Amino acid sequence: MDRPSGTARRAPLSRERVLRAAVAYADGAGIDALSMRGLAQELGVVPMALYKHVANKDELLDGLVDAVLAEIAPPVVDGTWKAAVRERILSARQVLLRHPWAARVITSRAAPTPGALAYLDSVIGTLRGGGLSVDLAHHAMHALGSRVLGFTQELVPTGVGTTPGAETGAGAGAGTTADSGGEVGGDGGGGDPAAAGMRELAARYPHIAAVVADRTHDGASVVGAGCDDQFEFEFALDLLLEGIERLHRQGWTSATAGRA
Amino acid sequence: MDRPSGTARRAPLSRERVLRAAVAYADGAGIDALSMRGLAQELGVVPMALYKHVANKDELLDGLVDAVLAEIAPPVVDGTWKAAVRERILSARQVLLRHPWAARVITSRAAPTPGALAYLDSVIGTLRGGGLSVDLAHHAMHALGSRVLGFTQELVPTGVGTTPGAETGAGAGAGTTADSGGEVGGDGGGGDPAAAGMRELAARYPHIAAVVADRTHDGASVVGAGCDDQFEFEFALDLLLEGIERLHRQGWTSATAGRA
DNA sequence: ACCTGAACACCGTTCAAGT
DNA sequence: ACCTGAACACCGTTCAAGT
Repeated sequence: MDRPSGTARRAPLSRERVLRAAVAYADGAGIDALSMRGLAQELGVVPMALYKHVANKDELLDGLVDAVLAEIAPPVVDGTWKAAVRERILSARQVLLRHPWAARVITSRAAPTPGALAYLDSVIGTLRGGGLSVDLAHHAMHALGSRVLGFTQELVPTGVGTTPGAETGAGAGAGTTADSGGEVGGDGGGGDPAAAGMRELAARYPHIAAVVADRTHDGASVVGAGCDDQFEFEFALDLLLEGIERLHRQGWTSATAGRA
Repeated sequence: MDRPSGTARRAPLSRERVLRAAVAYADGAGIDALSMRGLAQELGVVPMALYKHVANKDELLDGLVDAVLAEIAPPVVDGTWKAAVRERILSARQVLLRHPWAARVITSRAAPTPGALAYLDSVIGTLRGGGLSVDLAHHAMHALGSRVLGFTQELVPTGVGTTPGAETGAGAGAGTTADSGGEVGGDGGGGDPAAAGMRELAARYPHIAAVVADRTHDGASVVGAGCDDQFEFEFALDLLLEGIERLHRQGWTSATAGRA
């Protein structure tokens, strides 16, 4: 009768239970499918019951943000500031990979949540602990931007931030514009449709095609799927961290920068 | 009677007219207020009439994206690749400042639009024209990420990407969490509320407070409002561009990098 | 005092009925 | 063949009526 863990069907609703259910719901069905009514049904409760624990949907989303941010590993204390920040940010990225909807929810918030501020404060603390000036730490945080939260900020949507149902959208959509007058390959059944798409891509976007062709040499097969997200993330992160480290060594200040 | 320009009330609907009206609508009322029904009313037309020119709302949003991207200035042809890319990206940023809703709409698209691909292709072309390898150009685009489209990717929402109604949200929201047990300043009418908020900020987020305090020395007055967005954008952009240039000079390839 | 059903003012989109 | 009103299946949230 009494099962302390698991999904107790009639446990009294609490803000934490509401948030936990909402995270699970978003993980499973996507953030667009998360509605107050649907969440209430999932909890076996009338919609209005939720409003006892969250003021409205915006506050629910704020709660989701902080629930996700709480999963980011605490900072490591030994080693350089650079290694510590690097590791923390890579941890944040893992959290975002677990909750693909989180990036969009975080960016949709009008004001930063308490959890976001706490995380931000902690990262600045690591920079300061490494000897960076307040000035440089400030601009470093701006430069890292949402990357500090694990955001990839892809130019084309692949990986974090992509909606679940759009796996092959980039490849197929590339050559399929509404105004394409004369078809190249046709759909009669002749050649490989992927090869035909590749030909149209090359005609329309030669430089993108060159990149894709270069990538397909080593391993990848499908258009746009050849990018190693983890490598790209670390590439950009290291570009920024090394630039910041260089400025730090040079005793950079915003006053001496090319600010005019 | 016949006024060729301006808002002709009974001009035959066209896809372009629909998109122009939608951009104006979003500019004026915000993207959240843009609905098919509302847009139809704005155009003096029954909702279903729109579906003759856009398949559905998603296609309307795709159209908005390309309409905005078309405003980005064409690339300059003389000078270094670095200067050309820098200028182009700063132009993209100006476009996004004109249409604060655009960043969120662009990131919400499941697949890249034709206009996004064309812009992407063009920027890669500039990098290649400057002598960068396909390999480096590829990773450079990833590193620049959506910044290439003018995205600021702020950690805390100020400027581009912020919804119109949240001007002072960051400052006021910082010290106002739901679980704040004992109030520091109270609201009886005693001290400066800004100073009280600052005191609570300092207690809760000391490193953020230090940054804010450092900023308020030169000019700024309100919490969080002291950041020069343009400076921060160029700071991050130059950090990346200079890092990429350094790799280019060193003959960097992803094979020789610390890829394991 | 607490909880909740019905209602309000919206959505995007389908579909059948009008011309 | 074209256009469009009504309808469908949803939303978040208010509010008054129930216990």
